[in-house]
Amino acid sequence: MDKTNQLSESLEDYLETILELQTLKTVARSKDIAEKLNIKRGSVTGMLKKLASNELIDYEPYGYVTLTAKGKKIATDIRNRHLVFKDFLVRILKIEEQTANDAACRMEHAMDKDTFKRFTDFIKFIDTCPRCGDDWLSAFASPKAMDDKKASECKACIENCLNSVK
Amino acid sequence: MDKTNQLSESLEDYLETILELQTLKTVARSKDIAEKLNIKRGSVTGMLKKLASNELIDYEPYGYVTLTAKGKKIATDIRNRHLVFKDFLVRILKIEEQTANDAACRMEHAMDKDTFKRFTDFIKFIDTCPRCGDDWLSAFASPKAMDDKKASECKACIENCLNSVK
DNA sequence: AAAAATTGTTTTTTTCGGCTAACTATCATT
DNA sequence: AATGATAGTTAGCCGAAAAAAACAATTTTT
Repeated sequence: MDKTNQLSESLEDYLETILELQTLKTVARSKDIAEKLNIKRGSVTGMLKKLASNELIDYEPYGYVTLTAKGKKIATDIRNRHLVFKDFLVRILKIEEQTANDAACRMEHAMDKDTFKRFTDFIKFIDTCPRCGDDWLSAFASPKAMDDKKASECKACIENCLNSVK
Repeated sequence: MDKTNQLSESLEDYLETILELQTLKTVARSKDIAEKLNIKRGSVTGMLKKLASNELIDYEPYGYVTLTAKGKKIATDIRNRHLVFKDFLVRILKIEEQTANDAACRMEHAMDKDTFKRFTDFIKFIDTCPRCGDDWLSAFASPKAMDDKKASECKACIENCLNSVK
C-alpha cells in the first residue's frame, strides 16, 4: 500500500469543490472553483496542474475539468466527511447553517479514516438507540438542557422512552 | 471588538506548547518548544518574535519565554479544546491514545468559540443525562454495538436504566 | 466577422513556516 | 578564569499556496 496519497488540505478542498461543481453544473470551470474557494482565478491553474499530475483530474489548458476515478473517490470521501460533520453540527448541536458549514470545512481534514468511521458509528448509534430518540435530542436542544434535573423528572422521561419502544 | 485576533494554527500550537512547558517545567525553553513541535531550534526564534510582537508572550533574546495574560488566555483556551476533543475521542469513541491526540491536535483549530461551547455542552449532557450512563457508553463501545437489536433487548436495557435512577 | 467582455493562463511577488549552517551567548567544568 | 558544551540566534534558502498584473484564448454581442 502506497501511503504517498497524502494530499494537502488545500488540494482536498479543490477536489471537493470540483466534485460539487461537477454535480451541480455538470462541469467545473476554473472561475467557479476560484469563487467557491475564495481565491483568485490565477491561483487555480497551478493547482489544477498539480492535481492533473497526480492523476486526480483530467485537465488540459482551456478545457473543462473533470475528476478521474481516483480523484472522484477522494473527493466523494471528503464531501462525505463534510456532510457528516455538518449534519452533526446542525441537526444535533443545532448550530446555524453557515457557521456549521465553516466548521465542517475544517473538521473534514482533521480525522484519520478509522477515527472518522468511529465517529459516524457514534452518530448512527445515537440515531438508532432507543435511549436517544427525538425527545432526547430536543431535550438537549432546549434552553434548560443544562440545568439540574430532579430525579422524578428523569424517571418520567425514561418511562416515556420505555413506552415508546414498540 | 477587534477581530484581528486571528492566529494561524501554527501560532496557536506555539502558545499551547509554551503553556504546557510553563506549567510542566516552570519555564519554556526554546529548545523544548522545538522538540515538542517537532521542528528545528532555528525555526523557533522567528515565531517567538511574532508572538512577542502580538503581545502574546514576553520574550527577549536569550531570555526565557512566558505568556502574557492575553497569551495565556488563548493558550488555555486551546489546551482546553485539545483536552475536550481528546477526552471525547478516547473516552467515548474509544480511540487509541496517540491517534486521539493527533486528531485532537487538528480539531482544536477547527471550531469557532460558540460551536465549541455547544460541543462541550453536548458532552456534558451525555455525561449527566441518566439515559446515557456508563452502560450506554459501553453499549456503544461493544463490538455488537451496531448490530440490529430486538425490541425486547432494548426494553430490558431501558428498564435497567430506569431502575438505576435513584 | 469585428469588437467587447469574459475566462483562463503566465509570470512575478508575497507570505508563511519551515530547514540548514554558521555564528554567538550562556552555562558548566575544570 | 579558560575551555568546552549547550542553547539561542541569524541569515539565506526552499516549497506551498495565494495575489497581482499582464497577456492570450474564447465567448458573446452587435
